Amino acid sequence: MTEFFLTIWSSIVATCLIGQVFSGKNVVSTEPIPFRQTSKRSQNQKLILEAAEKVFAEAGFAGATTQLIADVAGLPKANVHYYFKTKEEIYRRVVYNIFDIWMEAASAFDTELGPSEALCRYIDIKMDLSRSHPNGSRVWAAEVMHGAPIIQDYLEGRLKEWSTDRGLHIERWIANGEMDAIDPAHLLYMIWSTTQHYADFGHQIETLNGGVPYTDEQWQAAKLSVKTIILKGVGLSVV
Amino acid sequence: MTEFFLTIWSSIVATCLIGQVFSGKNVVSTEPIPFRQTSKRSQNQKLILEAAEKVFAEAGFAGATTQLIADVAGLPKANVHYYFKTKEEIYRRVVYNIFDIWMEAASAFDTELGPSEALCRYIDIKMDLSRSHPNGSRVWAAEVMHGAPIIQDYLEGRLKEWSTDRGLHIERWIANGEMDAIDPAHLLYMIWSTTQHYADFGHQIETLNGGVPYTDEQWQAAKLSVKTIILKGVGLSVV
DNA sequence: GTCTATATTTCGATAGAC
DNA sequence: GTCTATCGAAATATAGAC
Repeated sequence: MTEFFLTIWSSIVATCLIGQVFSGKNVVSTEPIPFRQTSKRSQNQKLILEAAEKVFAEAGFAGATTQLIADVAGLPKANVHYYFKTKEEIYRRVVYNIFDIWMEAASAFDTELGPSEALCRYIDIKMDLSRSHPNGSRVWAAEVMHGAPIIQDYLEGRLKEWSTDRGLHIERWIANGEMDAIDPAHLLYMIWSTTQHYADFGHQIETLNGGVPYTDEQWQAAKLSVKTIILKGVGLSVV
Repeated sequence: MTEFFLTIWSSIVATCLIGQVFSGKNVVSTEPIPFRQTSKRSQNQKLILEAAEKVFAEAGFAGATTQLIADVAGLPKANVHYYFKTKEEIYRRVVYNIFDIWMEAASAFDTELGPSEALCRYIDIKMDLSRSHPNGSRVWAAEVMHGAPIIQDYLEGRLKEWSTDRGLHIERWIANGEMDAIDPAHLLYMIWSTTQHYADFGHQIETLNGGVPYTDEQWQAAKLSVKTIILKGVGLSVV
């Protein structure tokens, strides 16, 4: 199976080798230039983190080698260890990045809007993230499946608070007769699982789609199907 | 993180050490006893495969060591290699086992029954499997997320045929006015993702449940919630 | 069939020249 | 800040005694 992965990666490496740019001018090399150095530092760190997200998603934490991350990033392996002391440090950064993106999307579940619009917007954003950040979703899924060794605190903290808060609003909607009486937790789980499925199981969906990725139209249809079924399922309708 | 996993495993190993039984009587050791030997062989193989499913689910393919599988199975590492030539061979067997179980459950989607009963039974069985075989579900999820290096043929073959067949029946129900007009593929994806979420993300659900696993009553409530929302969502009702 | 000892490979991480 | 060479640890797999 190792050979299989290497076959896959060689093409990714080739792809990544294209985007390299030269931003430095000719300057006296002995003179320290703090801003440019910081810029290059954050630039390389970003390269490494983007590569790492892809490699962790495809190979898992243990299967991801620093050599592979370096190849995908287009840097020598030693440079990766120059910017990040350990592989675990890279992994932590990747996982935290995804969590931040998701929590920002979670704020789109705006309970001021009323149930139909709040749920529609949240599902739309979650589906958009599954398309734009599929590898982030996969890394998150693997992290949770392995017992959340890194983000357990986040689960018990911010995620639990957010879920409790949104659950209370849903129960208020139910009490007001605005939607069906269902357990808010299971509604949230259904939204999370269904939307993230299009990222985590994207390979299976692509296979059942004849081996080709979804077109823009198919993504629109998927979003509408998900919203239609879930909203009608709780006594609402798509807005 | 390696240390984290080892901490987890030591408790599992201890648990597994309990169930050992002695089935052999005192017999002449030089005499070959085909049936008993075959029995012991398949017995140990079963021990290893059960341990491997757990280890692969928690640590991933690369993170799962044969030493750990041996410890969880309660056997010396060399014995594991005596029964299975390579780690990949163990992994293949684990993945195939899960696929067989799932395909058997898939036959519960009996289109002779009519839409409501067929969907209800299928969702019920998928939820039961998420509870009884959570680690199998996780191994499958990881396999697909990593590009299905082992079961790509199965995806393109039996799974695609099954999905196409059931999709045609759903479209017939729609044409007969028995349920809402929705894309069958997205309905199937919703059923798969939602039911498997209770296995794959079981750790997250447990955390949001106050750190304790679901009780029997909570599982029943979860099954009912999933069935209620999905069936109403496509114009049906739980039977 | 079981189990100890080990061969071989691979990977994470670092030293040190430039 | 970059990169070659390499150390040390860990893992797969096997050899060979029992």
